[in-house]
Amino acid sequence: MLLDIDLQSETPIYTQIVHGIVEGIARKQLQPGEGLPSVRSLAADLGINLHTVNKAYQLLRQEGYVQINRKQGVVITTDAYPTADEAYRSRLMEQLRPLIADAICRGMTDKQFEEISQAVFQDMLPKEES
Amino acid sequence: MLLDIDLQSETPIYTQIVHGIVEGIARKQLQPGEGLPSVRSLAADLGINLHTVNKAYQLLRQEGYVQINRKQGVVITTDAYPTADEAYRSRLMEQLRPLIADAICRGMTDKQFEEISQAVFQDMLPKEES
Amino acid sequence: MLLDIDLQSETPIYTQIVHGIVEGIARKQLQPGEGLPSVRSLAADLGINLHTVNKAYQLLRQEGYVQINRKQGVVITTDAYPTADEAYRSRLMEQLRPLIADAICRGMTDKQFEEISQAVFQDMLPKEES
Amino acid sequence: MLLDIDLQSETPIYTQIVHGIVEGIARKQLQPGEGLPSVRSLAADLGINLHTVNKAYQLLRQEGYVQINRKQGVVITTDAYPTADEAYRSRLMEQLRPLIADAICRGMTDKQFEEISQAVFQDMLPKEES
DNA sequence: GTGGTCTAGACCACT
DNA sequence: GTGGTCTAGACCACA
Repeated sequence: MLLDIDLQSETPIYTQIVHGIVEGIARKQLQPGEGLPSVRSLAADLGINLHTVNKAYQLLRQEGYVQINRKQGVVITTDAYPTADEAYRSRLMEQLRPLIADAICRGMTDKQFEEISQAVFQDMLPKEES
Repeated sequence: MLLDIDLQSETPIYTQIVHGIVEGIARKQLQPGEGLPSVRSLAADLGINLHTVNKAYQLLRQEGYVQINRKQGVVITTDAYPTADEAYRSRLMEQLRPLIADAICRGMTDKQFEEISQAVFQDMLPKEES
Repeated sequence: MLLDIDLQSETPIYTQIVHGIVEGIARKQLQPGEGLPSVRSLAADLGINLHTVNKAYQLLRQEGYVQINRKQGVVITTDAYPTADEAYRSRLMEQLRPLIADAICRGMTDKQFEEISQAVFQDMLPKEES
Repeated sequence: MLLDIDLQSETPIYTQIVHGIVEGIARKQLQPGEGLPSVRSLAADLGINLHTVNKAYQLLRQEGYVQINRKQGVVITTDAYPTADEAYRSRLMEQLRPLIADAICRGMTDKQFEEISQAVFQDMLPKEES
């Protein structure tokens, strides 16, 4: 589990954990059915509070990324996986809007913005082969 | 000044103001050199406290979007406008990363993500001509 | 924490706090990694409002002197410390210019000005050993 | 009169005027006995308010740099010129302290600080010959 | 308990 | 009238 937490960052630690795990799933480093470390062990690894890890796991569960069983602990969802439904798309657009407005003000074209997006996509996808 | 503020939103009010003004600049509805309402009047218009507006203006000043001078109050920056330099690009990539990771997990391809971005771009740019 | 604040001074209180802490760092009385009192406790100590302290801390953060994280509160920066880069030097020259112009008008030579500077330097540096 | 006023600056305009005139005296571009432009004309030249210029002149008078007569208007002081007395020196030290504390934190030595001061001195003094 | 956000109201410096 | 500063007190997110 390669989660690098930045305590200086203004993004809450639990959000950083969520991002890290979602990114791990995107990179296929975390496979459906795979178990995540227990709340206790992850908290110990990262040197942070139990509650913080727990909150991150609860959020991942709410979004459908993990399932939490008493026996197996926290496991990457195998079925009922999050989808790109309409609600998600409009939410994504809301999140993109301020970023794109900023980009436009700085003189970026849609092509240049696409290049940036592509770069991030490329950085994510081919990691599977490594 | 068409700023629609959602007092219930979890995004801070001052952030919503910043986003709204940046978006106004992107849409060319706010031109360089144009003055913004005073902290007091905008606060009264929005029904919020003047300190909240002031914080938004200070943030816009730090990012280079507006200049605050003693004569005219707050004005959209004319020179030394924010640029798409390397620091900005890496910051943008950091902001895009969790969004794109999420999109990948939901089975979106880069093409589909581009479509969404394009839609937001289109929503921004041509407003000037309308 | 030996900050002596003059509430009557025309220099804002938060500026006095910033100066005092920077001076404490210069004197090595405050070491990198060391924690500063919380906004609330320092405000109570100084008999001022917590917002005033907060503003001072935010300024110190912007200048790179302290880091604010959610665990330990406010801490003197350990890495990425402020440097004497070109931007700083030109800013310093701008600040010195009116002081030196005034000094010249009063008949001071560069040597005499150096003596004053040296005196201030001496007052700062050797405090560590005492 | 080459006063360049920066409306964006956080230093008050009247302070900028004071600094500019004191600097002019230091550079010997303004000689004792020489008259300054009237409040009205300077205000018109700079495109600022009468009160602002007046406040600057009053400050210069208080500090002993100019004399104000009804007939001659504002004139650079010929006698009773400001001196580098003890009060001035301690005031100067107070002004230098935060600058030097900052410089020390950024790793500057007293020698390097002297170089900067020298540069400013040199920039002031030899202008007379041009 | 920490800092972050917001409110309400006040005084002052500047123009 | 403008923004800058400061106060007092409140609620919330975070850890």
